[in-house]
Amino acid sequence: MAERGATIEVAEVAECCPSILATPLEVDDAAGLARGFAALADPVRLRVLSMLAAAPRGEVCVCDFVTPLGKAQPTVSHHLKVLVEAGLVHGERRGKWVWYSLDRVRLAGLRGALGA
Amino acid sequence: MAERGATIEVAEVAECCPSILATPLEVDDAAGLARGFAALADPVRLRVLSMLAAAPRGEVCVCDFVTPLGKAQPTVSHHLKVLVEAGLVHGERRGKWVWYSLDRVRLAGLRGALGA
DNA sequence: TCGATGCATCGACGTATGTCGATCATAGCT
DNA sequence: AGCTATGATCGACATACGTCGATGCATCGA
Repeated sequence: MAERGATIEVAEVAECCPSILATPLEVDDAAGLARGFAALADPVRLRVLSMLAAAPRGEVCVCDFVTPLGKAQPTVSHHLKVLVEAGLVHGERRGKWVWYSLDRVRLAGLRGALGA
Repeated sequence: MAERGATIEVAEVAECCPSILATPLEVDDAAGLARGFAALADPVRLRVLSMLAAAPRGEVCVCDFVTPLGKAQPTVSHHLKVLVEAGLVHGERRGKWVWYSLDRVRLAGLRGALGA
């Protein structure tokens, strides 16, 4: 089911990106946003995102995360999974390596929830 | 122009509010930001913030949080404390009541960490 | 002073999370 | 087929977190 869709349902666009500042959040919207911010609530994952943002081709393979982050490979893999499930990054297997890239749209969505 | 590899214009953000997208985050900056986003990583706290943003006078007293949030008073108090420690809200005692208000500057700071 | 009200703190409980060693699955090479 | 390298999954552990009842601490009115 994990399709890398650049297309979004119309219904989602209508209710796209609930904002904290707009109107009192419904319970469901709050839960969804909280899941997004929870993915950002870890220093290792924030450094992963910033490394992706600063990467020359916009992508970094798992093996290049391990040493700079100073974490064991399973730990790095765990954090990448969390970020993928939050929709903040995407992984693509090419040969032996898996390259991860940043989803700036999703990031902007969370950013938009904090203000205009 | 600076030498030594991939140089981005860091000077502007160096003084304030580290951004994920600017340059690879240092461990300390990442930890600080993570603490901020951790405060946003809970649906109850997000609803608190949105209620404050939508409040007529920009402030809400604790007793007015309990029923809408559907949480016990100690639980509400706990979440407010987390938000205060994150610098996202401020509490002010007036008589028997404590009125909480939103710190939009701090909120904008976290928002800025996710983009321009 | 007494009782009532609003809110914070404490203590305890169940659950979620970060971490890593061990293991497994896949891809590429010889 | 073997062997190696990369990365995901599993299992276990310690810690952090959300929740709420009980309690303490102010403040106000009678």
